[in-house]
Parts: sequence; C-alpha cells; structure tokens
Amino acid sequence: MNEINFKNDKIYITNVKNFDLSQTLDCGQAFRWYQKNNGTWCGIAFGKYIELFYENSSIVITGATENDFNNVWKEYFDLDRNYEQIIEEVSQNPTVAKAAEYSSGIRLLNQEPWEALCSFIISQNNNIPRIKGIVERLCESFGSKIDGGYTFPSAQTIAALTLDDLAVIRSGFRAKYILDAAIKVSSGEINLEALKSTDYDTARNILMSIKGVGPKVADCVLLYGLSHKNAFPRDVWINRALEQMFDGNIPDCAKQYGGIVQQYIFHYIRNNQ
DNA sequence: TCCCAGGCTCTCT
DNA sequence: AGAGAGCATGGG
Repeated sequence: MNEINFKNDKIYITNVKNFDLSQTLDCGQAFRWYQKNNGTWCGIAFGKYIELFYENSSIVITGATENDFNNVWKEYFDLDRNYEQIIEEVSQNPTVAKAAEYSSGIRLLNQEPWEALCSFIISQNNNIPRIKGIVERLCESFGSKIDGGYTFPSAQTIAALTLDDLAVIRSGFRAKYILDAAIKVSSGEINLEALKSTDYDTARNILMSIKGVGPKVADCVLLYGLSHKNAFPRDVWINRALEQMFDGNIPDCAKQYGGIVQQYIFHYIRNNQ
C-alpha cells in the first residue's frame, strides 16, 4: 500500500502502484492539466492549484496542505483503490490484458460533477486539443483568479450568462447546451451530488434530460464525475477498438469496472492506431 | 486544403 | 425505431 508523508510543504506519495502522471493526467479524462518544460504537471481542481512531479521514485505534490490532501486530492487521484487487483481480474481476457498492461499507470480521477458535465458537453464532436482550449477560455473568462490560474466557473455563474457572453469561449453549437446544463444544475432541478448515490439507469436518464447530453456524455459524467465506475462511455475511438479487438462487443470482464476497462482500451487504441 | 473530432438533435421514413 | 443530415469551430 502507498504511504503518504508530509515534509516541508511537500506531500510525498511513496510505494504507490499504477500511478503514472502522464498517463493519468493526459489520457483524455480531464482537460485542465498541463506539463511544464521541466516535466512538472500543473493543474486546478476543486478551486485549488497544485503541481506534481517525480522525486526518487516518489510522486511529490506541492501547493497543497495536509488538509487539502486528505479532503480533496486523496479522493481525486483515487488513491484508495487497488488498481493492481482490478488489472489482475480484468486480465482474464487476454485482449483486455494487453490494453491494461499498456495503460497500467492510469488512475480514474474523481472530478467535480459540474466540471465533468460541462467539459464532456464541450467534448462532443470535438477533438481533445480544442476541448482543452475551450475549457481554458471558459475558466479564464468566467472563473475566479487564484495563484496558478483560474478556477472552473460554477453552474450559478454560467447560468447568469447569455449566449452572447459565451461567444468568447468559441464552443460553437455547444454553448446552448452548456447554458441549459447550468440552468438545470443551478436551479436545483438536477442535483448532481445526489446522482452519486442514485442507481445508474436513473442517474443516466436524468443527465440525458439536459440538452446536448446523450448516452456517451452521460456515461462520461457518471464515470468521471459521479463515481459510477461501471459506466462505459462509447465514443468513436472505443467503437473502433471494440470492432477491431473485440468483434464489436464489450468484454464480459468489463461488467463491474466497465469505466476503468474502457479507459485502458481508449488509451491503448488512441496510441496504437 | 480538407477531413474529422471522447455526439447530439431534429427530421423524415 | 432507425437512418441521415446538419451542426460551429479549428487542429493536424
């Protein structure tokens, strides 16, 4: 099991398995992490900015207090989940084993529900570099300035805007979807937190009542923002992979940890044609 | 330049 | 219920 040490304003994660910074922060599950020239990863979540890097085979976090770590980052980086055991289980399928081996450093981030919803609405019919650009403009335009960058704007903040206001982020036809989501969430019509403990089918249908949210975006929100690890988002890449590697069917071993298997396959196919 | 992107809505059968 | 066009924008 990994051990955590707090020393000189740094947090050391040692003996952690299945946690590769590049794989985890740049695999298309979150859009606000970037790497400096010196290799350090930087990003903002839950209104807080941190940096991460390697030091003597440990992962080091700077910019976070011990309370931040215990209340936010430990859960965000899914540090209590045993990925080694999950990989062992799903590797009963040799094709999944290949994808899991290739992607074994990915941890599923537990992101803020509203950020996940907004980000994956933006993701539809879009490419990852451009998604990042739109999300960044959204934060710079409407988030709060903190050391290191801008926070992700709240649903309340977005709900108060007009389509003209949103034109600056250049999200195209998705702007009206972002607005509808913001209104439904900020008004309380949809309680995202509550959907964490709502059964998968019901939560998925509620999310799909938002304009611009279909099966795929709903599954991404469930998986990345609402702790439903069985959700299995199917995008063009996954459909391509399922066709090429699994005869078009989701492998049986993906029932319990569907989303984690999905992420392994997604990362594998994107980096191997 | 042209194709396509972590899809969805709307319309027409 | 299922198929297909259209959608805003810009990265590669």
